[in-house]
Amino acid sequence: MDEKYYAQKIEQKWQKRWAEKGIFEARVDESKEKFYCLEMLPYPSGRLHMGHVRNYSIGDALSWYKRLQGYNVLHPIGWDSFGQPAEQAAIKKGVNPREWTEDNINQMREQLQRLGISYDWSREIAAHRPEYYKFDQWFFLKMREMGLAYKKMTKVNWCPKDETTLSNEQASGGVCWRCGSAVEKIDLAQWFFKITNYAEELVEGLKQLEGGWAERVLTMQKHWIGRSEGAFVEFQVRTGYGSGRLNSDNSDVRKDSKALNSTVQPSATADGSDCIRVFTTRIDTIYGANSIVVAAEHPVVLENYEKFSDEVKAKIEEIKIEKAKPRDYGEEIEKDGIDTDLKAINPFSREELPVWIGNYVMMEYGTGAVMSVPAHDERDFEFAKKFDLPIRQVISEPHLIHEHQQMQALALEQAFTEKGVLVHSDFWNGKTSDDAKREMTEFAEKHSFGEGAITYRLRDWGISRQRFWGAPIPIIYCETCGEVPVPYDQLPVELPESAPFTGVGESPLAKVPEFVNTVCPKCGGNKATRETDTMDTFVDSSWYYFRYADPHNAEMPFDPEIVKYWAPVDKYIGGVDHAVMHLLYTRFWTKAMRDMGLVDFDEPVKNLLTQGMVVGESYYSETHSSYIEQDLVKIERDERGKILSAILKEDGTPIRVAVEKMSKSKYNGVDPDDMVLVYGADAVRIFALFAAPVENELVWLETGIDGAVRFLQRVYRQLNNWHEALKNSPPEAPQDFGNDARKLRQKTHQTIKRITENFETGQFNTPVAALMELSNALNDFKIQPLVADEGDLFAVNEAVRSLILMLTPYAPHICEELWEVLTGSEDGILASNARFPVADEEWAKAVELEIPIQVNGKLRSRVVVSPKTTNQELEDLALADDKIREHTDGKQIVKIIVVPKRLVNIVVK
RNA sequence: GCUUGGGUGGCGGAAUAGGUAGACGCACAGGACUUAAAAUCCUGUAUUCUUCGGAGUGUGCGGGUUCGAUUCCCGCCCCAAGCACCA
Repeated sequence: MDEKYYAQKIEQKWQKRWAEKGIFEARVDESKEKFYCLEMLPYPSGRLHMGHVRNYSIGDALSWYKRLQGYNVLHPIGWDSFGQPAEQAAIKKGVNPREWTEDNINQMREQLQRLGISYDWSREIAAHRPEYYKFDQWFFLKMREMGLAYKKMTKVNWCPKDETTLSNEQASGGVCWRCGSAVEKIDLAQWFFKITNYAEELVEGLKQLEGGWAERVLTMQKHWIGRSEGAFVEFQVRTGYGSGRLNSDNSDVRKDSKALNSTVQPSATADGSDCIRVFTTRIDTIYGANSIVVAAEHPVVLENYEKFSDEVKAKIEEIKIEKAKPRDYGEEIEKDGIDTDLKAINPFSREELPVWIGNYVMMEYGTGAVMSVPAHDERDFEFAKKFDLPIRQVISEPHLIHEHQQMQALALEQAFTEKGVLVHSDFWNGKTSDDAKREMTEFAEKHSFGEGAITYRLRDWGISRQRFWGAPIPIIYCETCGEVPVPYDQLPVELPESAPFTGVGESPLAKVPEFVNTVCPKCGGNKATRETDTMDTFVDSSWYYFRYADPHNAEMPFDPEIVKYWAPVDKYIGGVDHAVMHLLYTRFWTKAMRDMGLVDFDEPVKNLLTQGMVVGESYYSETHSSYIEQDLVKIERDERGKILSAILKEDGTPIRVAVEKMSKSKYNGVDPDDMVLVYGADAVRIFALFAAPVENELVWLETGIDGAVRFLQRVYRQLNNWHEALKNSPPEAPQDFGNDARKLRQKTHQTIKRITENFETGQFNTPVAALMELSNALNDFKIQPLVADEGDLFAVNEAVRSLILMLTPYAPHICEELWEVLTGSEDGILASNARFPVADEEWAKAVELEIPIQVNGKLRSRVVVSPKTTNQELEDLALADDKIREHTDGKQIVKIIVVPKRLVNIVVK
């Protein structure tokens, strides 16, 4: 054993040994319980950053912990290697995206290995390799067969900077998830996956994730899916103008089972006149409707456009122009609109209502038309106030019913949006909102002018991307046969070696004739061209962790039998920024795979740990310079407009960078490689976990890491001090222990207990603190090795062994080394079948308790007693205490509260 | 505006079936060892007053429940993240 702790030497030695023995390679073993520990796979940008280090340190600590408990652990890693940066590098620097990607992977793999993360490298995958994306295409074909993939021409989100389309999830908030540019809407033919088929299930499934997933992720998904229960109601349009289908059918609406019996395409009512269909969650307020408000793009507007007055036409155009403008996040838009002069009939009251166009009605949600009930909806209220439309209250608070029945109208200060009791609603008066909703919906169904329905905010997932660096969509367009899927035996459709990267215009693949021109697999004709769009990279990451279970399968994405053993994922660790995108897609994918018969469960991830972001005081790396410009997402400026800091979103894992420091051309600050070089991987990893709870933001201060280094050095010294003497430690516990040994054993078992509990509750910072305490206790053990008796040696040996094993998940290299020193075995901890220590409850029990004594709730004294002391004895001790008597003498004792083993409180007057 | 988290020393953070607030670490100060420095070890460190025994005040703010509240309840303020006219 070296005198001093040389991190580099030890770390290299054990990394080599682990690799040679393949110690972390996982195999199916039905006799053992499995644990699948997964971290979100990185984009191969070229360099690891501290966010990665934190992510993988968490996963590795858990993997080691579970291994030491005897679990069969699967802990894989791979590369999310399709995507924009490779293509940007190609455009800007003319490099080959494939080579660029492979180089980056090699660099980052080395970095991960230097960190000593215990991955099963034999299962490494990379999305850009044909053996992987073959199965993206395989899945695409399956989805298409199942009716889950379809192509349609629609308005799609377009990022003008990245020159590609985006899914709704990727364009959330009106900005591109990668570059932050304002998203435009353009018309384009796109392939979609029908995620909306699973909308209900995706909401329902959230329930079984409760407890295992962070609350905020669940609510974010819930909001995104946006389930809302209500009814469709048709309002006949009295027009005098021409006719046509006026209702919109663009709402990706699935009707509930009850509604399926009613008219599915109710474009025309019984008497043949046209109608406007609205969606409402408050059919009980329908007697309060003062108008129908439709979106400017609504079919009824298009149908009647020519007949509108110039004023109406002008307003329609104005609203459309205003809507197309990119909006700031917090911006409030003033209500605007105009009366079209069309009239609609309220099917309940038979009242004639004006049809308005309103800028606050969105074509994308519901039917693009609403019934405006100003008394009971804030937006309608605002609209009615602005245009001085009538406001009629039809829902009353139960205690105000009488007043409402007496008076025609109570002036409302604001919309009353709560449920209540119906008034001024004819025959429905006096019913509660809930009853009225149900009964009025039934009434509408019976009379064929409406039906109960559930709508969702969730839209289908647009997966076409006009990029080169992605998996080609396996479709051929034949002049005679039309759209033809590539047969399974012709997969993969390989990407060509390269393509003209101009960064503008259509997909680069369209400019590669060898790729585009092909033979129709159906008729054999040569007038066939390939689809030139590639798939969204979120397709790759939707199923990658199933591939890890069976990574070399050439026939199937994976063997269902093997996945059955490993899946679902027991712990998934990653950034919260994927709460909606990736985590929603992968849940959808799992349900689709279940329907393909590939898996037999609904939810892929049992437990999700969302880690906080790593924040650096100063961060700059030469290698990042080429990305900084395109990857800055959020910028903070001071009053003078000077940039203070920015968030770099390199591969979805955001990291804050200080721009002032970045202007210096030299490296300055936190780079994992340099940290590892200076402090060692173990110290870096310990600090990453110890410095803050994993879900918090972590401010990376270099000074803090000294504590981690000092701790490891001290443990090393302690073993150096004791290991010779410990060779004489008795194998079985002796009968007698001295006072010091007794104390040390107690601390050891208390620590084991505490750490085991901490791991179960997902804490990573407090176990390190507990280990530091144990090491401190060992330091306080004043008996020197040469004079230690059997009991002392046993106690120290027990403490040291436990300390090493419990520290292994955090700092595996040094622990392997110390284990070798202690046991003489070169096999390593796992190979020697060592197990995480188990606490002896007897020893963990406190031998003496310090009981605080309060007078009127204020701490006045303490007594040290044995745990067996009775309440009466405690009370007597407290009353006899000198310091207590100072506060109680001459006063009347009202009562005495004794909390067993906790405290005594004397109440005096 | 809505939703979800969160506000504890100079700093990162401990501690909630209500029971000694500030574990552990950083930083800082003093001491030991040393010719010296580094390393290491020891001591101190919420705050105010103090006769050095202690006493008062303290977990964003204001109330409440309780013998006792960082923890529970009511009403605010502030910060972060997500969503945003979702009918």
